[in-house]
Amino acid sequence: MTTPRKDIHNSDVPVLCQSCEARHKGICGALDAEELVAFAEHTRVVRHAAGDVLMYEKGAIDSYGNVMRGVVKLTKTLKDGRQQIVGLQFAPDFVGRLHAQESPVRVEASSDIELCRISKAALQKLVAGKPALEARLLKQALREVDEAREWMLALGRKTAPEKVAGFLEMMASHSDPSAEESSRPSFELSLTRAEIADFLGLTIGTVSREFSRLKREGAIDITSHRHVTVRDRQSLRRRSG
Amino acid sequence: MTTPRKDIHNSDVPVLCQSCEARHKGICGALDAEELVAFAEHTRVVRHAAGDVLMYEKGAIDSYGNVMRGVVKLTKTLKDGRQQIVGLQFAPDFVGRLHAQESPVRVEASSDIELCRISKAALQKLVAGKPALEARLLKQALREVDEAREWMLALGRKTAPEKVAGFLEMMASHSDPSAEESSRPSFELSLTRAEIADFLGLTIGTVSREFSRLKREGAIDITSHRHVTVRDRQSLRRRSG
DNA sequence: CGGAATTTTGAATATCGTCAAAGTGAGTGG
DNA sequence: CCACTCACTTTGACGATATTCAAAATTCCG
Repeated sequence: MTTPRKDIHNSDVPVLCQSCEARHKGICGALDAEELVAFAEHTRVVRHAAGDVLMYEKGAIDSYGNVMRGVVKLTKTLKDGRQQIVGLQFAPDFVGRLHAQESPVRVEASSDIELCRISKAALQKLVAGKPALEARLLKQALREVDEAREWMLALGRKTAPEKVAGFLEMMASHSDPSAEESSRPSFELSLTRAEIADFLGLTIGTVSREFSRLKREGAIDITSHRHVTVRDRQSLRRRSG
Repeated sequence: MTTPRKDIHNSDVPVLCQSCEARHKGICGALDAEELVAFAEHTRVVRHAAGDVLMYEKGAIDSYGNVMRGVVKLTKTLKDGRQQIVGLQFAPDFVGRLHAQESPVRVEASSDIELCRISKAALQKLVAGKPALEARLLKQALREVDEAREWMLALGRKTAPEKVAGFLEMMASHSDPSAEESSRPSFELSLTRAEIADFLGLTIGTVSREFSRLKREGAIDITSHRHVTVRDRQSLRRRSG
């Protein structure tokens, strides 16, 4: 059911939009109920399994989308295969490079995901007629620039222990934004060690060693490889540079 | 002379805008002659010497600007002073973070520069009334995201020799965009070795060693520390990963 | 329960950083 | 115009850090 009902009152919004994060926090926040209905005419919810590639680096862009659920991974690779994760996107982020023929990054589902998809032509037309949409897209782009630059500082100047501690601190604050020093957030890592390595510009061995060290020194607990509990949040913060 | 003449015909543009790169390629390309005149009411050309700080990291943003001449350097630093250059801006780039209270980066004149400056309030008002301006700003932001991600790949995954060769190849293609394999571009580096190191996430020693190696192996010539001639562009490209 | 994938760990090595000393060049003032 | 100074750059020796490669351990999933 991706088609909005046609007999609704103007103040109604499409069923799918009602619980969508993008409706308020994402680009759809720029639209009123009537516009949402028109917009939804062109969208379709699609599911992808973890590992599915949505766009290839230097590949054509034929549609855009909003993340509704799950994590989307943006990567770039060198000719010999060395890879770097250059962005992670969560609901309600907009996916896809506007105003470009080729995607500068590979876009891949990092977990199982749901995307609210819209064709390139439809989105371009809608953006052209609705400056407020462009304003939303600008805000997301500016946020992405900030994130990329913060990350550049880590990639260029932090040591391996600092990178790993900083990564875990980021995951912790994502799971428990309260930032209470005494809180002991516990979470599932959505990334494998290999992905964490590609994220931090390290190798899998170094990442694993640093995880082990943090466990040995009492900053975190690791159960089942994927599940981490932070025992000493302040220690993580101290270590993260 | 920063005030536009008032007695001009509508099709005239302010004197200062006539030779300004931002007029066509920058954000001012979104404005017609009449709007340019109105816009210019709020702008003022300011000069800064190399090293002048325009905005501090986490500092207030009270004005924006367009680069008219020279190079602007964006940096971030860790608490202990380790520094990373996260962006370089040239004419006709827009300078300053929209929609934020604090600047996420330190903004510094890397060479002597000229900026077409506009107050925060004035710009915000102009942007609100002119969606085409927002569209231009979006395009620049998207370009900056692409650049930042390209850079992240280098910072996270390239070796020191690859970083330096890639940097010189970038400088070369900036000086001679023809991309002819046989061309031997020759240029002045606007950055010191220390700045190149902060750009590439290396130390000054490593940068200098790699410069010396490229010279010894015939890929480049170095005269007077700042002046570089590329002798074998293809070699640079091969080395840059 | 069994096999595959992932993760951990160890030993040896390569790479890059640190620190110090010598060299170079641009700008200043005599 | 030259000598001097100061900042920047180069170079070397050494050390720290992260990588590589391989083997063992753990977890995941059927």
